[in-house]
Amino acid sequence: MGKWKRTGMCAQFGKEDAGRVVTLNGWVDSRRNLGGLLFVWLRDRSGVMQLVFGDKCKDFSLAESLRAEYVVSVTGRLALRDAANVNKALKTGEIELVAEELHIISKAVTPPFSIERDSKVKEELRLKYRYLDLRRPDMQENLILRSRIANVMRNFMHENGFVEVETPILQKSTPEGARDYIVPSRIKKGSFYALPQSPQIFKQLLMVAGFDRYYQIAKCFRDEDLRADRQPEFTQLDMELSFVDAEDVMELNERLIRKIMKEALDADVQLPLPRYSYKEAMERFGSDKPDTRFGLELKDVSDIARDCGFKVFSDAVKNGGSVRGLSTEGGQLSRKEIDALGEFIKTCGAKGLAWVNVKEGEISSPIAKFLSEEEMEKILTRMNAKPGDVLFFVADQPSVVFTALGALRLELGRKFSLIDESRHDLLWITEFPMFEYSQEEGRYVAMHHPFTSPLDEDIDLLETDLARIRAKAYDIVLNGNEIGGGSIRIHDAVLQERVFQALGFSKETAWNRFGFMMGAFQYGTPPHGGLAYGLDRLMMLLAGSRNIKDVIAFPKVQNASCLMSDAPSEVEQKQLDELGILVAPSKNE
RNA sequence: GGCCUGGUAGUUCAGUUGGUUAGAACGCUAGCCUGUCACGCUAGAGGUCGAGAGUUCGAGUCUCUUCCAGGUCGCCA
Repeated sequence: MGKWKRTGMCAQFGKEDAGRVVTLNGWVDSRRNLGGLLFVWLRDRSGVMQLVFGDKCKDFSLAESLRAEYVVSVTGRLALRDAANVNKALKTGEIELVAEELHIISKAVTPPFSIERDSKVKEELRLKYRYLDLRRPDMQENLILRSRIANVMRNFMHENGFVEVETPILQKSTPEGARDYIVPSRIKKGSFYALPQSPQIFKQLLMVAGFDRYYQIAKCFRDEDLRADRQPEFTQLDMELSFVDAEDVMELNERLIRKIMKEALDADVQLPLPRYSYKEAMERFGSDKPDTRFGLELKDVSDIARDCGFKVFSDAVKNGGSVRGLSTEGGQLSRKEIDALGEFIKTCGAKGLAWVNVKEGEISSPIAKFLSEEEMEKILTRMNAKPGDVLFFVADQPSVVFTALGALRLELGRKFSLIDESRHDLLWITEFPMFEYSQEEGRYVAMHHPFTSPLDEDIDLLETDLARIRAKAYDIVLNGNEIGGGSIRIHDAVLQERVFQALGFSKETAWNRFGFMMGAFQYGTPPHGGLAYGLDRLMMLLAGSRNIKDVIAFPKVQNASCLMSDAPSEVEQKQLDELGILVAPSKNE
C-alpha cells in the first residue's frame, strides 16, 4: 500500500480532527460533479466521509473519472464545514476531507443494484450478488451486531466456568427427528456420515467425561424445507451443565439473555422471567411460544357447549374435544373480514369458525339459531362480551382448537395493531409433554428428544399413560418466538431403557442407534442438562428483521440452494467413482 | 408434496376490453455547471415482456406446459 495506506477509517473522524492530514481507503459511494468542484462520498465499514475535489486536488480529471464502487485511496486535509454546509444526517457531517492526492486502487463495473440502506431490490438478485448486498450498511450492521452478541455470549460462558469444545461435523446418523444431511464414506463404500442436527449426544458425553460445563457456537444441519425464519444450515449457542437441575439452567440463562438484551437493544430485562406451564400457555394463548405483548386470551366454553343445541359444539365436546373462543375485545370487523378470517382458520386445520357479532342490544351470529337465549347468555358472560366485540369459536380436538385460535389471535393482534413493538417479552415455557402421538409413525415419539428426563412425579406413567407424562424441558420465548430450548437429561441407564421401550424401540434397536451413548452412561454419569439457542433466529429478532437471511452472510434460498455459488451442483464422475456412487439419470435426461 | 403471490429496461414499477413504434422514475453514457449532500440543466443509449407451445388477422395482455423466486401448510426429536 505504501503511501496509500490509510491512517484511519472513514467515519472515525469528527470536528476535533479538523486540520489533520489523513489518508482514507474505501469505496466510492456517490459523487456530485458541480463542474470545477466535485463531491464524493467515500464508504467503508465505519461509514461515510465526504471528499471534496477542487483547486487543492493535483489531478482533478482523475477524480472526475471516479465511478460508483471504485476502490480508492485519498490523501488530504480534514476541514470544518461552513455552518450552512453541515449535513446532520451524516455522522461525519460537520467535516469533510479536502482531497489533495487521489489513487484509484481498483475500478468497478456498474453494480447491478445500488449499494444503499433499505434496498428494495428483489432478494433473488441480492443473494446472487451477495458480496455486493453485504456492502449495504444495514447488512453490515446486522453482521457486526451478530459478531458483538457472539462475543457477549463467549465472554459470559467463560466467566461462568464453561469450556468451549468442538464436536464432530461428520457424525453417525440417528434417524430420530429431522431428516439428516448425508455424506458418503470413501473408505467404507455404502456407508455414510450424517451432518449434526445438534451436538446433543456429544455434549452429553462431555458431561460423562467430566467437563462439567461445556459450550459451543455450533453449526447444525437439518434437511427440511425452509421458512422465513428457518435455514437448513444454522447456528446454535449450545451448552450443557453437570450437577444441575432445571432451576440452575434457567437462572444462568436468564442472566445471559439479560446481558444480550442490554448489549443489543439497551433493554433492561426484569428477572426472574415469567414462567408458564405448557398447559397454561396453550389454554391462554393457543401456543407454546405465546406472544404476551397483547391480550385476546382464549376462553374455554366446553362446559356450556356440551349440552347446547348446536351439534358441532356438543359433538366436539362429547368426542373428547373442546370448544374455545376469543373476543376481539372491542375490535370491530365487517362481515367480509369475518368471512376472510373463516377462510384463514381453515388453512390452520380447523373445519370452521363460529362467530358472534355483539352489538348494542342485539347480536348477529349464524349460530344464534341453534342456541337458546340462556345458552347464548352464558357464553356472552363467559366471554365477557361487550357491544362492539366480535367473538370467535372453534370446536374440535384440543390440538386443532389451540393451533387455530392461536393463529387467529396473532392475526387479530396484527390486524388491530395491538402489539407493542417497544416491548421485549421474554418468558419460559415449562412442563412440556414428554411424548406426542405421531400419525405418520403410528406411535408416540419424543417431543423434545429421547434423552429428556420425565418429571419425577410422572415417571410411573411410563408404562401406563404416555400422553400425560411431562418432561423436565423448558423453552425460552421472545415476543412469540422460540429462541431456545433445553432439558434435564436422563442420567440413569434403567430409566433411559424404560423411555426407549415407551418409544417402541427394542433393546437391540436402542443399542444399535445409541449404544455408544448408553454404554458410556454405565461408567458413572453425572446428572446434567442444558440448553441451546437458535442463534440466527435470536439475531433476526434482535436486528428487528422478519427474515432470517438478513442475519446470515451467505444463506440458502427456498430450494436449499445458494444462488451465488450455485450449490448444490453436479460433481465429476471421478469423484462419484471414488465414492462408489451410481447416480440415477434425472427426469429431464 | 399441496396452496397462494410474483417474474416487463441495469433497478423499482405502470401497462386499460387482445390493437400504432411497450412507458415512467432512478441508474448508466455524453455535454454544461465552484458548495453539493435525492445536486441541477440538456441530450442519448438501453427490452428474448422468465422460457416453450397454442388460440387469434394480431398476444406483455387469453389458454396450456415449464423454469425461477417469495410466503405458507405438511415437515422441522
